[in-house]
Amino acid sequence: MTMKSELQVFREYIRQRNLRRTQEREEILEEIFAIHGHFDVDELHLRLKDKRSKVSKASIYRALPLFIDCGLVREVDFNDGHWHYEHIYGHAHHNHLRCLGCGEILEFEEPRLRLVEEYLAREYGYQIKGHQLQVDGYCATCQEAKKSGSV
Amino acid sequence: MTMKSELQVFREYIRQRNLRRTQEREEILEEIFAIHGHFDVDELHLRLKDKRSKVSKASIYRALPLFIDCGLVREVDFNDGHWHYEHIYGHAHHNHLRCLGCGEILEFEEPRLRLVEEYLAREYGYQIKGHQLQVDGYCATCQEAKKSGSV
DNA sequence: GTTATTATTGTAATTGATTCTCAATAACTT
DNA sequence: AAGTTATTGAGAATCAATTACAATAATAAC
Repeated sequence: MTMKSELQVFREYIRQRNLRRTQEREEILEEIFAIHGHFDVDELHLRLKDKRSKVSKASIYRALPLFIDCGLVREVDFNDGHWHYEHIYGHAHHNHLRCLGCGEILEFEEPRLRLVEEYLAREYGYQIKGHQLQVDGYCATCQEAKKSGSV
Repeated sequence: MTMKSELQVFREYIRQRNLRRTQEREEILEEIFAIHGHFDVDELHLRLKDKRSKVSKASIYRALPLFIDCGLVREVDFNDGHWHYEHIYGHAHHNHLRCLGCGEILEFEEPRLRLVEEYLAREYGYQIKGHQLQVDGYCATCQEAKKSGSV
C-alpha cells in the first residue's frame, strides 16, 4: 500500500472543512514540497515568482496554517526574528542542532524523546501532540575560530 | 561556599566587557528576578512602572540580550507572536509542556536530555551550549472538553 | 575634585514580519 | 446558468522590536 501524496492529503483536508480547492494553494504546496530543507515566507515567495506564479505573500501567509493544521508542514524556530518552515509529510520526525557561530543546521533523530513524551503523558495526564527540540552549540570549525581569537 | 548573586554575576560581566553599570540595567535585572515565572517585555515594563521606575521599553529591549549573554535569563518561545523570557540563574534547567487548549504551561526536568547533548557532542563534534524542548498537547481538562464536543 | 570621553538613556521615528480590509474574482451549490 | 460565499491580490494597518539622535550620566584621565 503506497502513501497518499501530500496533494491528496491536502485535498481531503480541504473537502472535510468545506474549504475551496484553489490553484494558488496547490501551487504553494507543490513548491513547498519541491524545496529541500527549510524555508521562510520570503524565499518561498521568490521561488514562486521565479516560476511565474503570481501568488501573493498574503496567500502564502494564509495557506501555511492550513498545511500545518493537516500535518504537512511544521514551523521551525531559528530564533532570528521570523518563522521558518519545513515540509514534514513523509519524513521521520527530527530535531535541529544549530551552530551559534555559522548558523549551520544539522538534523538528527532522537528516539529517547518518545520516552519523554510517554513519561509526560503518564505523569501529567496529557495527550501529547508533538515536540520541538532545538539544541545550540558550536561546530568544530567555529570552536577553532574562537580559540584562535578571531572572535 | 555560597552562590554569587545575579547582580554580582551581571556586574562582573559588565566590567569584563567595559560596559557601564547603570541604575536602569540593575533595576530591570532586579525586577526580573522578583518575577516568579515567565514574563514578556510589556509585563516587565508595567511592573517597573508600578514601582515608579522610569526605565523605557527601549532600555529593556537593550538590556535583555546582555542578561541572556551572561546566562541569567533565557528566551522562551510560546509561539504567540512575541518573545517571553524567564530568569534561569540558580534554577535547574527545565523544559515546557504546554496545553494547546487552555495555554497552561507546566515545567519539567528531563535528565535524558543530558544524554542527548552528550550524544550530539560526540557524534557531530559540537560544543553544546544548551537546548530548548517544548512539548505540546492537551491537558486532561481540555481532553474532556473536546470529547463533549464543546470545541 | 574637575574635565574629557563615550556608553547609555528616553523619545520618537523606523523597520519588518505578519495580519487585515476590501473590492474583485472564482469555486462550489442548486 | 445563476446564486452564494470563500479566496484572492493589493495595499493599509498592526505590533514587536530596532534605531537615530540629542541629552545625560558613568568611567577615565588629569
